[in-house]
Amino acid sequence: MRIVFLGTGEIGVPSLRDLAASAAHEVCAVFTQPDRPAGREMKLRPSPIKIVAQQLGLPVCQPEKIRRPDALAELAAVRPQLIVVVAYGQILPKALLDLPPGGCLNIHASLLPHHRGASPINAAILAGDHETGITIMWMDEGLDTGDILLTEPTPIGPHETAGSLHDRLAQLAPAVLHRALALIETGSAPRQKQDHASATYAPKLSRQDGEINWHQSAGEIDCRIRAMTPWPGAFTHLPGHPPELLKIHRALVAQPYTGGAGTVLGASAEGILVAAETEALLLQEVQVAGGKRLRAADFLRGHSLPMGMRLGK
RNA sequence: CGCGGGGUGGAGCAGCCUGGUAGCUCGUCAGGCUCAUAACCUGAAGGUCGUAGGUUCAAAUCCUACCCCCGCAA
Repeated sequence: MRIVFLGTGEIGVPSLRDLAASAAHEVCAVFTQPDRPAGREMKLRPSPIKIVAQQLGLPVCQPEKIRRPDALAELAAVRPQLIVVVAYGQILPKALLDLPPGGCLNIHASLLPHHRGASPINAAILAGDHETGITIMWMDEGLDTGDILLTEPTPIGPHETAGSLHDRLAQLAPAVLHRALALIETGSAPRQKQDHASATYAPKLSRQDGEINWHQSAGEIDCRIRAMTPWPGAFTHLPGHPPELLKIHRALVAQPYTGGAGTVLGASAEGILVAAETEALLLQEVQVAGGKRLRAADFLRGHSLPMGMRLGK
């Protein structure tokens, strides 16, 4: 099949590579977001998808707005039978969805209808889900509301972070897409309506989503830390003038302890024990602004966290 | 020229503003105490203070350039 690939984020890279390597299909163009200022110098950076597409020698288009007529015309000129979309980052207009005779497929990193939207991976961990997965869906005009073609579940481990889950789902996606395309070619691809009543939404994350509320249970806080790692990162406040941000990279739920929420209960080479609303959290890897991430033992050599100190605001 | 923090014995930090003996916690080594110890006591080794220039009687500290690390922003 002649396929046009729309994608921007890292998560689509394995799928693009797989499609390009497939003898059964031809990736006739790759659409991705324009180069954006990013990184410490705010220099223009190509998207991960663009980098790979160029390595593979695929034609790349980077329209500022895909909904504009010239961009649509460019896409129409390629005459795709099917469009595959993964983390593209722009709303697709109906005119585009109607363009390919085979339709538009979207690869979404959750088990729809759960966690529709921009941050499904983080949302699944934050919610404490034990399972998530990849959904291949027939796109419609709504936000991740299209009919489901295929799903592939995967368990969420107890120590899973958004980063590790992202990478696993990225690796999982190509095989699912492969099966979906095979079903389409044999004319036996299903269209299962979503149960819209049980839909949940995962809005784009902001820096503030990483702030720890010590009045939650240790388990909830642990989910937040893992959901926000590596981005935007979970943090709390160290008392001082001015208060300093303490980023938390890794923690464990510990046995029940008494103490006001956010109180430092102890510090050792094992970690920094902090009381939550119920139970406590052992912070194992932390980082202050300007510093590197440090294991608790290293951090404590240069910073004192006396028992009774109150973290957070 | 997007904004900001940082580079000081093996690790993590203080000292810099207000130039004048290299400091703290930990680790390492030796000895001591102890039934014993990751505990405690005593002592020792280990640093051209990121690099290169400049100012000065004197620079970790002030000035300039560069390298590297990190946070914001995406």
